[in-house]
Amino acid sequence: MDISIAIVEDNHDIRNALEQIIEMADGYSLAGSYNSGEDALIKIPQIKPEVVLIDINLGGINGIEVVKLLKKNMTEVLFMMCTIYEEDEKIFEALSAGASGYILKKTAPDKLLTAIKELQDGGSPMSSQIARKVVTHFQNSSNKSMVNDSLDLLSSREKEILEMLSKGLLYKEIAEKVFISPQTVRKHVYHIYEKLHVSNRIEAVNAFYGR
Amino acid sequence: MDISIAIVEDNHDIRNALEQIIEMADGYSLAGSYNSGEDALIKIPQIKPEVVLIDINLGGINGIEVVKLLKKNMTEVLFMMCTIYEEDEKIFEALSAGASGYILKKTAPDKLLTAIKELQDGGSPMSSQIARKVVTHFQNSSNKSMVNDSLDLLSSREKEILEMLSKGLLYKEIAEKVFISPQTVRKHVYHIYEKLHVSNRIEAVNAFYGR
DNA sequence: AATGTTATACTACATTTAGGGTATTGTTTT
DNA sequence: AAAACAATACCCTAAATGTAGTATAACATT
Repeated sequence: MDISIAIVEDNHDIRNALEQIIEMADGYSLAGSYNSGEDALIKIPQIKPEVVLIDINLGGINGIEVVKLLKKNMTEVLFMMCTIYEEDEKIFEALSAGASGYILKKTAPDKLLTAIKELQDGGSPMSSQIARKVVTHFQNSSNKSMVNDSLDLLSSREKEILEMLSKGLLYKEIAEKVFISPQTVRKHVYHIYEKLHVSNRIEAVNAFYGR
Repeated sequence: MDISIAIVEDNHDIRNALEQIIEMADGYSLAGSYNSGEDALIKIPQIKPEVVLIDINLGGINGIEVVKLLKKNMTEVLFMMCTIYEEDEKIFEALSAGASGYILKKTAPDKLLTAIKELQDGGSPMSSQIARKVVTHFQNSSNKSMVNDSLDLLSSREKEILEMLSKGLLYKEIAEKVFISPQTVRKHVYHIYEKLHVSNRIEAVNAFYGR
């Protein structure tokens, strides 16, 4: 079966060009083409395409908003942002809105088709430049929540218990989970507080999350 | 100038193959080649290559550890993980360790060279399949820290108190801060729990932080 | 004018915690 | 072998918390 594709693009020439590319290609079929986000919001839920190729800067409501709204009720539909921008902000906004691919408008026709195929095959086509931005963002945010030295002071049992504490479990619930007495849990918690220099659960949990 | 490359790979055949590819290619030069992470840790700081092509599963210390250790003191060096695995865990570990690219060993020679070039040009070469995993991870973690609708249910006073709760303040400390009785604080907290459908501070604070 | 919501504050009771003490067992480290 | 640490578990006490009912004044909505 062909991959059914919808286009959302306000520029007449570009929209026509995209339509042509898809209609002429083997294995791809054009399910719909809209010149505004408003139009897309109404029509796409009806035609249920597999892939939506959508511009970020549309006249009225922007493409990212459209993705956000549509993705909420159509989790299966894959969205590929198609834009002239390569700005960090837009990329992250689009991805968190639910887009899976992010390509530039200057992308050659054959690459565009390949990208759509990859999208459908479970990939996230994007240029390596864009990927780097995502990776950098990923590295920064994973470093933020990184190792807290004082946590190393805790024994592995203590860390285990702190983790359960951080989920809101009571002493006795923890006791049941790890098959020890609540008394022992309390003793462990007592030691955790000493080591972290805190005096209640919340402070301990905040330390655990590195805050 | 050629791009100087170091290889860290314990399998003799694969290492030889990689060496050949790089030595034969125009614009790339082999700066070093090691069959263990331990070796790499000592030699790479001396030869300072621009790009390090490194396997994840080495005999002794694993490739991710090597990247973590080297990246600490050599932030400019670009690391490309080269592996047979496409597992989520390894990808995220490698990226947070400081790798910028992630390619599979089965990658064709010309693609490998292109990937190295892209890496040096500020890209993060990876297959679109791998990119999807990063994107999905990104989406999940950005959704986690997203606005929690249920917080809107709280009155501004309640939110104020929840925020103080989340810092580990006791009822009476909160009471002093906002000049109300501890009893009232408790009542507010009671309502907060009702609205957020939780039954203790930790759970409420987790809801507050959107966890 | 009636209703609903919020902020305030009291009461009462049961449960959960925090801070300490002691002790046994096993495992590292010296 | 001795000392230090980790994990286990008991004791006690006091403080803090969670649950719930009641009440009043202020304000907004209907």
